[in-house]
Amino acid sequence: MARKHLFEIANTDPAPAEVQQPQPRQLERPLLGLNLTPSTPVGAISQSLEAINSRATRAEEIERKLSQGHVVVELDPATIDSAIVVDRLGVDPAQQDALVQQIRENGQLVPILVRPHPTEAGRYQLAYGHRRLSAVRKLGLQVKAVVRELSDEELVVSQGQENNSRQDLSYIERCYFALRLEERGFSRDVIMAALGVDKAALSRMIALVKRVPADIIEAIGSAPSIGRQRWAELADMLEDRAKRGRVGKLICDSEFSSMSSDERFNAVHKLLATVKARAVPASWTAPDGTKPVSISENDRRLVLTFDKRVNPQFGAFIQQRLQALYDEFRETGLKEQ
DNA sequence: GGCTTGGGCTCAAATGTACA
DNA sequence: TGTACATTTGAGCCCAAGCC
Repeated sequence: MARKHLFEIANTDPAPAEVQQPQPRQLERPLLGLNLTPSTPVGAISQSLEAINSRATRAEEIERKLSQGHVVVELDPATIDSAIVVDRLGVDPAQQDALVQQIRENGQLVPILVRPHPTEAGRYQLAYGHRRLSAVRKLGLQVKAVVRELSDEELVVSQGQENNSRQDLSYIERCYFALRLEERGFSRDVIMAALGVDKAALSRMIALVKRVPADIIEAIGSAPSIGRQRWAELADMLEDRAKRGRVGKLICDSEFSSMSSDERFNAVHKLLATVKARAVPASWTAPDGTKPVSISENDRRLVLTFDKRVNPQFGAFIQQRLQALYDEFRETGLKEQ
């Protein structure tokens, strides 16, 4: 888990408060900062050498930790490019505003993870923490980051595992992320590791997201409360081209875009479904005005509920007469179908 | 062999319902 | 109103069969 890594960093380096200002890919090793000033007294030379050795050792240690991602550094957000594979279907503006407010009040408590850009010196690529990066950008601050040398595979696995650890990607976002990783040529093993799913689940996720038109997914958004089953139902219903057309009209509606993502999903689902409304219990009103029986019905059963508070004996009375009632029913000719 | 698909089982969390 | 229980929902895991 990527977040675990951060805690590991804290454990291995209990005082990472030393926030550095690194030059990315420091080939010239400026952290050494060796300023050799000649001095004549032997004692002074000795002290200087000790100081130099100490600083050099310390600088090497910092560089080592930096390359291993063991030090939190501050970076200019403008030098950080987005992740190589986008994993989200948009961000809830309210949540993002809350994060901006939180960082404004408390500072950025959790660093993001980046790697040195593989082709552009002085730039970085984001592994995870894009919401924090976006918030810090909005506030015009430097972003606290952990810099690590990561392969493409390590980058997407870190990205996926960070999302898994927080469980903040919805099911459809995970499907979309899986598809994008596959389109970029990552192996199934890497995608499985990134998402923390087995091959069967991954296969289903990719198959599902391919069945739902991208414009509909993007119009609905992340739908955080909607899982595999309901997206699968939606995909089934969207097999009908005519229904797709109806959805197309719906998602262009201004009222639709004002809904939450879950509500948008439900609106589309409701439009497509052969609505089987939940049975609303009805009451039978006796001539004396009381309601001793409530009736609920669906396509499988009809249920009569006798309210003992209204009439304690009526239910037992009907129960005793079931045989007679059934016989009478048979005689009417309305036999079971 | 790698991948897909379907089905069954299990578990956890959320939600609904009945009851004291 | 709080609690216990039942139901629903979402998801993971495993297995088997079929496809390419």
